[in-house]
Amino acid sequence: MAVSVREVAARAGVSVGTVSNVLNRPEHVKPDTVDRVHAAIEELGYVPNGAARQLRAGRSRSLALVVLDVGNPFFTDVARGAEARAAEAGMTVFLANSDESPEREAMHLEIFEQQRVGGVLISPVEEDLTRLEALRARGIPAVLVDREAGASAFSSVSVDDVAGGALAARHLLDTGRRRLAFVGGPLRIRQVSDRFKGASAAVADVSEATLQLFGTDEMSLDEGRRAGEALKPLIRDTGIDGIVAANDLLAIGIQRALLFGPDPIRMPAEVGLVGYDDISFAASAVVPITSVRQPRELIGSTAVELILEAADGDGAGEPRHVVFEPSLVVRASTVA
Amino acid sequence: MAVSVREVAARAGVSVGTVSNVLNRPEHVKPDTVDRVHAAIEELGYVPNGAARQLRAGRSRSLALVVLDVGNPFFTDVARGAEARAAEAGMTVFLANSDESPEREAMHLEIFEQQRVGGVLISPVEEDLTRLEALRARGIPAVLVDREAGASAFSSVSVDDVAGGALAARHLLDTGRRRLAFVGGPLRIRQVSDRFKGASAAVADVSEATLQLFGTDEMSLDEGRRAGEALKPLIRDTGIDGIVAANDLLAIGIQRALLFGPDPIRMPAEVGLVGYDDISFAASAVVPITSVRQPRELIGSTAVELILEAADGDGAGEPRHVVFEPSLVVRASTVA
DNA sequence: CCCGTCCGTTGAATCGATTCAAGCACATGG
DNA sequence: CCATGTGCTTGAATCGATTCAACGGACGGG
Repeated sequence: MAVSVREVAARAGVSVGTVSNVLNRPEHVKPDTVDRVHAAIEELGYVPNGAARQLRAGRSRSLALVVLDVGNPFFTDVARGAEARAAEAGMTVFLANSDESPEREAMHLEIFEQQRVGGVLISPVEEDLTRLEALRARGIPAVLVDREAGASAFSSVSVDDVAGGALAARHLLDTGRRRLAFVGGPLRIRQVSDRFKGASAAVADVSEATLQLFGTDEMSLDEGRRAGEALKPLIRDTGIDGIVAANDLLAIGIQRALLFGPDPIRMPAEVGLVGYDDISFAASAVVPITSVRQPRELIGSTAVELILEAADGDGAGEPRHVVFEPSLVVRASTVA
Repeated sequence: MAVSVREVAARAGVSVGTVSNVLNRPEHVKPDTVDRVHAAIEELGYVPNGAARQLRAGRSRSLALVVLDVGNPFFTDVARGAEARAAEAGMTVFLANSDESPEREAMHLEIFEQQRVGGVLISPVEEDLTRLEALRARGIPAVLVDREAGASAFSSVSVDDVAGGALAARHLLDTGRRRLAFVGGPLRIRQVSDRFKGASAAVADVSEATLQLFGTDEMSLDEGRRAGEALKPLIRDTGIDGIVAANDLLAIGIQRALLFGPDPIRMPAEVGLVGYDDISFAASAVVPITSVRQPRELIGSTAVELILEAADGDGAGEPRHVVFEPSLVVRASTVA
């Protein structure tokens, strides 16, 4: 059960130091010694103990990615991108889910701090970053994902959510709609408030256009359906003709509520719908949904890139802020 | 940067052993000593080093969950259930994605072995379990998730996929269909072959009923669409009137291919469609999809339960096999 | 007043890999 | 033949938390 360097060393007839060198700097060791050690490793089924290695190194070869919602395909794609880039650098990514709860987020950060991970990629639940600053003080760099961190000293990778919100609203306005609704929440989530801000700005540019906010507790299919039910009478009564949803899950839920049940609403004839994230389900929806696309995997890989920089620079280097531009994918939910 | 038990001990005017006791067995320490130590911890911002703790303990307080596809909501729900149960036991779950690739699976297992995780919950890509047996030999228990392991010495949590496949096919037969198609693959994935087996058995019970297999390379929306395109002419030409999809992603893709484009097919009038997993998107599909439901979160929490048992029993205890029964959720894709 | 308990506390030993100053053997040059 | 390298290898020290045999002091019983 306990196969350690010591056993391997004994078996190969060398010292523990040599075994370690074979593992980490084989070029400093005579070739046939290397072979003998490898043979011993093979025979004993030796697997290095990561904990010991890490204890000595003071830092682990793994990164943590804390996302707001693993159920959201957007984040799993970001994770995919991060994993791929990390693998190139010989590191692994642990995925954790905060479920938009500050407590769960704190719990995960606590554990990662104990594990002394090499870095934390996080899409924070709240504005407050003191927790992350404490981490950095302890030598663990962090990079904010999907959230710009202008003022703070953290690097960040984000997509311009204000531009994205504007893109969505402008498209509805361009296709002749004037009474818009924005569905999303809670507003304390930066992405939501930014998208709303962008949509507001776009609406403000067009005279007679209005934008009404419908808050939600979370961004899920169910909440979308609930919002859709609430919107249904308003579309006929108050003439709402365009809806911007803060993400695609909401949009899909909204669509379902509008198109089914008694007295269905025609889309895009009576109302146009724009989602956000362009998850694959958006293209396969009842009426395929126009959506704002973000370069998901690129976000993940870039985040890893930045954290590697931050780790190399001993935390000294200037923080970098990478901002990607969103794009609009037009589908049948807004144009015939 | 280096705040260790030693500093805390010095600050509080006690020995390192006492600090450790305060952390792990506070009831053995005099209350006001506990307070002094806590104060020192607070002042110094001490966070225990997980690597050191783990090195000593020989095992970490974390579990690994290796799934076939993080993009599939089925698995994220299983993960949620596992996380919740693990949290109760004071453990964390690291989520890893094998993407149905044996190489990626092996890579993850390798890393988890090095990390000496407390246990591995895995939905294996292939039948071959020698890799897991090597893990167990090293003292790391494993539990198979979503896969029965009758003969082997591993505990498992699964859903009776044969019964599920039969449930799906029988429902189509009960609603009058006779020429069925099964879409899914690759067949080396046990879930797929079991579901197919169940469907075959159900079909064999009814005279004149037939079942045709359509293999896929993976279980994704895109592969579903491809299969749907291939099925389209066959429905009109050879009279296929019922489709069993090996999971909901495939089903959604199939549906999309059938309902759109030139010459759409009416559902459920011309063809009935049954999916598998009952992910939330299935209920929100163009025509809501009848699907075989599995108790997803329960699967995750039960798996953690079993691994805790296995870990306690020093690997000695008998392996347990928990098999849940699937149920059918009937929607508009099969009945008017 | 002495002895045995019990409670709280101590600190050296331990886990396993890495590091690095020191050592060894052999070769090369003067 | 000695001095100086050069190329490999050695093994004790180290990382930080936990464990456990041992210890000191207080207390009660005899």
